[in-house]
Amino acid sequence: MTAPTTALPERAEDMICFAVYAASHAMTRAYQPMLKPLGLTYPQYLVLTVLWNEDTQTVGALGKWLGMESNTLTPLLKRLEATGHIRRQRGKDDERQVFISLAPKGDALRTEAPDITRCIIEGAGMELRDLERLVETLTQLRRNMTPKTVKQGGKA
Amino acid sequence: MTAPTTALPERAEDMICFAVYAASHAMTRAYQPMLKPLGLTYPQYLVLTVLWNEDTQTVGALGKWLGMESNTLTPLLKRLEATGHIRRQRGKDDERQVFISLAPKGDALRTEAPDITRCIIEGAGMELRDLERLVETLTQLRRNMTPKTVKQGGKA
DNA sequence: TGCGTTTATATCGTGCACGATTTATTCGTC
DNA sequence: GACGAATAAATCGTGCACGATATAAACGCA
Repeated sequence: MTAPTTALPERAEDMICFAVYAASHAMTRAYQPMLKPLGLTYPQYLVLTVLWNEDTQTVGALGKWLGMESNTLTPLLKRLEATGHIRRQRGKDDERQVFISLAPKGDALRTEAPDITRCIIEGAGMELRDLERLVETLTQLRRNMTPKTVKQGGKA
Repeated sequence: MTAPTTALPERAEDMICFAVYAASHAMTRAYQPMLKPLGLTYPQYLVLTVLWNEDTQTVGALGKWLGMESNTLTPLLKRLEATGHIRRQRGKDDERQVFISLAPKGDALRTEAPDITRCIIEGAGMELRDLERLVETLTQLRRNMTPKTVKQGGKA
């Protein structure tokens, strides 16, 4: 199917948008059975993952990592607070900011992560090396396609 | 396995779930400014793309391509029908099925596709060869992670 | 013919994604 | 100190994603 590289893809299944879209949903579905027993949705799990990586961040900083804005995060975070996974507290220094930090319940789930990750990697059915390359390529793609620069210097 | 590749990714940004998730949303956002003038959402555009590829398919067949079920597709298709892009009609042979086909308005948009695709590929900032490889990898990933087999023999 | 099973869509409820707008706080400049 | 611009979250409305369930047509088989 790979003839000249100058041609645009014509068949639907050859398009990047399709591939990324379908892979993303397949991913979400693969996580579901493991997350449901923990009482987490996939986006909620992603938020916790960021917090396990670095606790106590503002809503905006979290959003930078995930490519979400407050309109998506705020309700999601309120649900995570309601289920006791995180805490939300206004900044004392700057009252506009809201700092998100792990509550004990959310912190405890950290121990589940490696098993989940292992399970997903196994289910992916690919060499770790290939997955790493994939992650790199996707990250580059995201960076290129994001107008304002994803930037991750943190909140400083 | 070789020593260095045995380690699981620990940092959030190294995880596939993150990369795929963020890339998918970045993709959606990149399409928005081109789709909005056409009055289409991104999922709606994907549906049309499938139809441009092969007109007149059942809801189920469309769902196979996109990895969606009727609970997602039915309302989406009704909107596409309401905006005059497609037609929905019950199968005469089997009244359970609903056949989706392009209405003139939806068919006409076909001519816009190449420009949009070109624009996205340009924005991706990657070699076509690399994009092709990425699509291939993602498709494989999707296939591996989908329990029931994605199937692509077509409905015939 | 009748009836249980399977199959194709549709409906419902919850949660996410996002553009547009709002509210509240801080900053810059005078 | 006052005030408009900038910034951080929150709110609102629409559409998508999906589990669970419903509806209804087609099928299998006694």
